[in-house]
Amino acid sequence: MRILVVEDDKKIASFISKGLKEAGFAVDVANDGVDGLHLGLTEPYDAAVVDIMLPGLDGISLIERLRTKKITTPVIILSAKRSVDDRVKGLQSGGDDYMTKPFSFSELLARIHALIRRSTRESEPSTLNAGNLTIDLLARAVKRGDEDISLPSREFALLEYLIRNKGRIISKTSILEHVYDYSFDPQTNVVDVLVCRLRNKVDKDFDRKMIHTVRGMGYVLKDQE
Amino acid sequence: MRILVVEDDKKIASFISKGLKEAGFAVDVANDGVDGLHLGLTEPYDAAVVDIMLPGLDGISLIERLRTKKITTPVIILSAKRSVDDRVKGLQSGGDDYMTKPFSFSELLARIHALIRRSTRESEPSTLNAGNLTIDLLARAVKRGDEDISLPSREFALLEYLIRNKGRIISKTSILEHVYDYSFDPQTNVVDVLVCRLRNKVDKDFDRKMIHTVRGMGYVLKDQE
DNA sequence: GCACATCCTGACAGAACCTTGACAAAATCT
DNA sequence: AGATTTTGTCAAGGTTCTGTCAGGATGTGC
Repeated sequence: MRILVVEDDKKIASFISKGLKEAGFAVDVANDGVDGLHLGLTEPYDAAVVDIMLPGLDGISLIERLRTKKITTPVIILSAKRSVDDRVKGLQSGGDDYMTKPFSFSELLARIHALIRRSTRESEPSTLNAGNLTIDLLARAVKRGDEDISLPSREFALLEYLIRNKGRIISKTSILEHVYDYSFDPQTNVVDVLVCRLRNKVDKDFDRKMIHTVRGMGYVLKDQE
Repeated sequence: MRILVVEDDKKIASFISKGLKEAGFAVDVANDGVDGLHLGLTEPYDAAVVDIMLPGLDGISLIERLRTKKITTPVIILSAKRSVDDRVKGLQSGGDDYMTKPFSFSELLARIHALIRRSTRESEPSTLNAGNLTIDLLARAVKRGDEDISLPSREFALLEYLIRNKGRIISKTSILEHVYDYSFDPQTNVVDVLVCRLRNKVDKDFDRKMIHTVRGMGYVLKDQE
């Protein structure tokens, strides 16, 4: 676990760095904002502790720059100011937590642990994908390439079922069983219609078709061509 | 664990003190601000419960004096005033939590435990954010971008719940469980109305909508587009 | 090419679902 | 106490889903 500490007060910096090392982290210290930004952009950290008042580049701007470069490392802001307003400002710039000086080291450590725990849990993928198609089970969101696709629940359920069985041929009967709760023939072409609707949203605007029909058998979702 | 209680109403003071003793704390009671300050400055407490309205020295000034003397003992403010303004004032003076009278003893106890826990090890951030939305749990303040948003308690509770679960779909049932205390279907559309009201304040004036409805499933709060 | 089975797709209507404004009761503030 | 805000309920109205159907398209075997 690597942690970046950006703090200009040498005493505080070494106090933090020493404590974190004892706790088993690998620690890099930057004494001003520019160094901090550089390290943050080039090295992969699991968390960062950033003072607000810094020579050169202040902490808030530093975090904003990191965020615009899509670096989502969790950041704890260190500040002497304890007003609600400053806290809010800090968090809006993209900080994940805010601590006021003076602080107890054990609290800092606890917060770092909490942040790392949270960020690793959040990145845990609850998503399925096939080719350039991705579905997020939690948010019920579907993406193909960069395109967001919104699907009603039946169609989503079908797509989920197809993706879970990508490459395999799925018969209409088993679609009926899994996507509907029928275990009988509804005497209508519900499934055909459903597939058609899904196709319109997932395949229509793309060259690479993913949903293929196997005549007399059912449908397949194919990963690649 | 030692706790200081500063409260001039003898009945309330003994009520709190008795309860805390039963819960295993060592309790000192001061009946006015001056006594309280003196005890606070000379004895090492793990937490303090301070009434605002006090003869001699009021609660806010008491806390401020403690803080200027670098005493960081977590303090719970007790007050009859429940407006956001008073809350903020209390928290800005250095209080860590704010409770309005009348209060349930079990809540007080829970908050004391939480505070002690926070100041020693496991700490929960007092503010949450998602995108450019920030909420401060203690001050009950909400900001979107630079805009201050004031929310009534139900709406605040809902927003907090959504933010804690950002990216996840939240069903109406679980909103009922967490935001209301229902564990049954109220047979009305309370939740829908609540969401609508929250949206009017949080999403209406902004292009980027954050609260999305997932038909037949519930609602999601999405971080980014 | 023909007959047939199978599949696709647009239209439609009912159902399910969601949104929103109004109102009154309750809670809260001054 | 009186004014204001919050909150639950309700009903009207709108939107989106979804099953059904029917005609057309496509594939299959002969």
